[in-house]
Amino acid sequence: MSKSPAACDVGAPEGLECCVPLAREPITPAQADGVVPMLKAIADPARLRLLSLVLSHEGGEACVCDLLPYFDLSQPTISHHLKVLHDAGLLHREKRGTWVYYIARPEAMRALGSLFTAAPSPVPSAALAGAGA
Amino acid sequence: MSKSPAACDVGAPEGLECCVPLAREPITPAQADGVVPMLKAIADPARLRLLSLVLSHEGGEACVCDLLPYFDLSQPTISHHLKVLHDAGLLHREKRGTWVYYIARPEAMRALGSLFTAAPSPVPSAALAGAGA
DNA sequence: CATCGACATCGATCAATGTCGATGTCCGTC
DNA sequence: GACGGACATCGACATTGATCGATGTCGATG
Repeated sequence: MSKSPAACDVGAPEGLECCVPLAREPITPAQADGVVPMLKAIADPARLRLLSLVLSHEGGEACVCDLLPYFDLSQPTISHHLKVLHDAGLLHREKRGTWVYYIARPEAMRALGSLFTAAPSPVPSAALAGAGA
Repeated sequence: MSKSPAACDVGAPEGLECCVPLAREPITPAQADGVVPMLKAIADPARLRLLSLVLSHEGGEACVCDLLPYFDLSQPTISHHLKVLHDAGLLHREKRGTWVYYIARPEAMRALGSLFTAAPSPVPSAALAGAGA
């Protein structure tokens, strides 16, 4: 949806409602629908590992051929999982010559992290605490 | 619990491999299998809202009857979702008289958050950066 | 231009999941 | 002890999702 997030403009993808400390107040159905696709994307062993492999790979990027050896899955299956991660806004896709490189999107990582932890960088302490508005 | 995690004893439930900064090094298949059930549990709009409702409810706890009015879903369905959250180790279940109260488990919240936020201590993971650094 | 290698798409299959109504269990109350 | 309310379990159904082999697309190379 095309609303303007108040503070915290991390440059989120489409449905990325960032700054949603889950415990502060009930997440709205719309917010939930915005975050759930990202959670669904990583709620799979292969995809969580793929994301971690990309994140921890040299330069923070990896091509499909780098990732394939880590799995017993077929190449189409890996390609499918990468597409799911990409469609969810977690991975950036970049074609260079014959190879396709995937790079994690820091905004997405931060958005996910902010669900469970007191907001890390922006609005430090008061966010999670008893901050009454 | 059978195995002893190195540092960081947050008192995790069964498969809770904590302290797994996703970007530090590739998460192992075993670690992924440990965390994925929790992610699967919250990768649903109803369940994510349920967790948020419990977390933000007065006292950090809520009975089923408190939660039902927020949804268009049937009572068995809500009960089912709460069971999924409970089985994943995210919610604690406590029966008091006629009512059943659910309470979020802080260890689980922390474990999930630690997946995406740079670990407090070592090597600020240049991979994720572009942000903090 | 023919070929090869890297990656994506397609179509099919089988398992997992969200949802419901009906029913069961337990507790408090009359 | 019978009733009613709160919550869980059961069985059924439709939908989603993970996986594969086969095939398509595109760039590099000879």
